Amino acid sequence: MLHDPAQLDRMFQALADPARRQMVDRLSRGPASVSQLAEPLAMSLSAVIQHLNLLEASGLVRTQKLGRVRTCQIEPTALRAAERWINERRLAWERRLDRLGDFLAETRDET
Amino acid sequence: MLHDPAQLDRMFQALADPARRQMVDRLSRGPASVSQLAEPLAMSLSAVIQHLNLLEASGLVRTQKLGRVRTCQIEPTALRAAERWINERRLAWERRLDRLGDFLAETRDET
DNA sequence: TTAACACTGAAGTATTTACTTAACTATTGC
DNA sequence: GCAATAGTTAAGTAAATACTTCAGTGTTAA
Repeated sequence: MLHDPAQLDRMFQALADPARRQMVDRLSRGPASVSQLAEPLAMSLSAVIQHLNLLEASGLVRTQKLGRVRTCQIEPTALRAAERWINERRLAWERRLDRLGDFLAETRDET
Repeated sequence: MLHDPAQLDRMFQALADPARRQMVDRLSRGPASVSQLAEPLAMSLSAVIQHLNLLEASGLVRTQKLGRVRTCQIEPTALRAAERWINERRLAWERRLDRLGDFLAETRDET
């Protein structure tokens, strides 16, 4: 389910917004409540909750409510999935470059 | 300039679209012309070019025109910047978890 | 020289996104 | 109980996005 393309879609979509990345950044330093997440952001609490719901739907953040406070934390496995997608493409490209370099070197030797 | 927040913005924004990710994926297997990029996509050439321009503006893709064909290739350093952003947050979280684990272990020992 | 090719740009449109405000629910502390 | 706290939901709006079509431009090959 981590390779579900729709999930990957939602993840990259979620990371596309600066406010949401700021929220992820905040959460990378430890769990936080909704109002704590909202505090540094120049928007209404309501807007923050909408962003948070997106983050949760994307799998990047997990939340649980105890009493009246919703505590949020990062889901590192989801982050790893996004990281992996990028890494695989970059490595594919770089391996290709390496092979090309080898080929050119061999070709030069054969003159 | 790889840490320019506006550039990071454009990069994650660029990766948010499935069609653009498909283009990056194609390019990870080697350079391609605009029409080659467009071929598997169910949209007009014009739309593909608009996506491509976004990818180029984000720094993820570099293109050069020779005669009438524009050849596109991946810019791995840009990909690495996105990868890094995610990685740093994930590691911060995981290091925090480790420290917490150590603390709990020590606390248990002290009983 | 002309026809096909590869791509580009402008303009328009439908949809999605990122908010806002306002009214509301559930918890907690006094 | 009552007020403050923490969060939620719905509805509306302005701007951004992802396309489309169409009318081009420059390049190549016959």
